[in-house]
Amino acid sequence: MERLEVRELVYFTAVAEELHFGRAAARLGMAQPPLSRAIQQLERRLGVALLERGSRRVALTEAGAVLLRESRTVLDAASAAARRTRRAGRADPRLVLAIKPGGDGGLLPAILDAYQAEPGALPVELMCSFGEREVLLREGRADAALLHRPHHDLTGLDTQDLLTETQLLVMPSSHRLAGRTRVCLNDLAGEPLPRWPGASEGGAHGPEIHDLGQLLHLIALRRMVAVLPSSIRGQLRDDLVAVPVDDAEPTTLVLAWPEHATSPALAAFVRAAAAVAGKVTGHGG
Amino acid sequence: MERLEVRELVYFTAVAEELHFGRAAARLGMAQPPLSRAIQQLERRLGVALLERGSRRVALTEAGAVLLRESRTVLDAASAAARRTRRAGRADPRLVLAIKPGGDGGLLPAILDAYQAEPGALPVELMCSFGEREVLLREGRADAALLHRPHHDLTGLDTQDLLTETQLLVMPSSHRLAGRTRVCLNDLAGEPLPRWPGASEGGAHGPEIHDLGQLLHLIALRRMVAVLPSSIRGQLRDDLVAVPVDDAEPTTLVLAWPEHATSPALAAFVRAAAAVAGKVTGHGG
DNA sequence: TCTTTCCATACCCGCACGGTATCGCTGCGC
DNA sequence: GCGCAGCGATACCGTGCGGGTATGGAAAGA
Repeated sequence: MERLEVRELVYFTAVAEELHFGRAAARLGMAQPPLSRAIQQLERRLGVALLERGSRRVALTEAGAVLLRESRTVLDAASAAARRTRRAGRADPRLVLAIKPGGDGGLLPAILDAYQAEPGALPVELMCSFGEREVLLREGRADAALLHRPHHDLTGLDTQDLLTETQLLVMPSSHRLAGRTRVCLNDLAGEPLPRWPGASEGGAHGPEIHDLGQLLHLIALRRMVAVLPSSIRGQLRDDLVAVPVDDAEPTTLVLAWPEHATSPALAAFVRAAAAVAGKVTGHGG
Repeated sequence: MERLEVRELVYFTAVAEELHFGRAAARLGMAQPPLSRAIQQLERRLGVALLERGSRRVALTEAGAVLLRESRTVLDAASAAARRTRRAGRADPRLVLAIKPGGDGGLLPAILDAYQAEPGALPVELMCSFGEREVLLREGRADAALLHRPHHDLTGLDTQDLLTETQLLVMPSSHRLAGRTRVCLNDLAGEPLPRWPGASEGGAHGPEIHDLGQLLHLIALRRMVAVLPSSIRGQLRDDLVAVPVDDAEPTTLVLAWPEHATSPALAAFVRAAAAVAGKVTGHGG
């Protein structure tokens, strides 16, 4: 079985994305002819046509589309491998936890304390990032992340549930719904909702949200409202009110890490987090 | 950022598994010196020591252990990519479904019929394999597989639940428990249980099971008993009896496929299977 | 038909990969 | 304690392949 090389996958990905050999070659910092040859050779070795070379346009074949998707996972895995190996070899081992400021449900201090009490606990480095935390995990930049189910895509990650919360509508006190004791999703028709980085949903406009303070500020300025987990209550400004959204799916705070991770430090952290979560929800350690 | 090449990962994996440069080189069909150099170069580029060269022994460093695990996922992804691409490019497109004979809960005929009624349905090729079906999926040899939760490790796979069943203890009619109307797991202490391929649990002895007929035969011969999903009832021989195991976790038959799969043929198959499963369990389509 | 565009082909070069020979260290046996 | 054997590292060399430049050739637009 002929071996598939990373270099070939990088080349193919460039061409498949650009659908143009010249531009792809430029992007790769090389000349066009060797790129053409590399792709031909790849096709020969796979015994499959990957591209349809029309006179004036290049298109992906069915097999090419498959390889493009597969290539991305291979390349992601490869760079994650490099990063994780490098981090494992660092002289100062640390556990990198990706969090969203304000998105920890108030559990984080207790979890960190519990973890530091574990034998062999490493220093924990917090990586604050409002969006893209799952990407940090998949890229091997972080060891674990606090995410929300079902908001985040958790495929390929192992998880530990920490806290399930109902959701609140957060709005300025002058908002038309501010007097209600409860709302439902239908009440929100036409309301401007925040645009989260990474999620390119239609219907949401305005600036991307990168920071909780920014979001609350924009809400106070009546530029938008937001549906947030109820643990947000402790961080609200005076000029904002929050009421339960009856039919919003409950959101679960989960600790997530790359599947197959074996580091004992991570295992200890998961144990600590599970213990803290168990106490909060009353199930005991 | 220096790029990590597949060839280097293959080399490193060989050395890390053999813990011996000479044997690794032999396994790779090459001489030892270039292998040594390649590993050194890999370490230099990563800036990390991967192996501890003792005078007489080679050992993995912490980072080396990480890279070994990561390498395996990268190499698996790469060969799966090649296989999936090749299969997508075949002139005769088919959908390959990995099944275990007798492990379909009786749903398979209906699912196949329902699928063939879908527009654009492909011929379905059944790949019978008693164990290792999940590996077939991960290796890209099959498009989908019928698996059992929680028996199989489903991380990295997307799934559709089909059928949840209680489990039965299957034994010869002369067995000491054959008269019982129900048993619990404690009753099975000391009973010889089948050794499934792939699962190397302690406590189970005797030949590996590769085939349902073989298993039932061995049970009839009083060589072992087995805990199986209740849909097995229809396939029992006269000389075997089955009684419910009260505290055995229910087992769910799931249709599983590689995450990120986008093939419309697979999507149609999942739809068909879900519809059939919905009818059986009474939830409607 | 002439031009432009863009991929393929032809040809050349340098390097890095792989091979052989050998060194150097270390642990073991006599 | 000396020699030997095992094993990884180093030295050196040849060649195949990855990449570059120049050019061909087909097709679409003017």
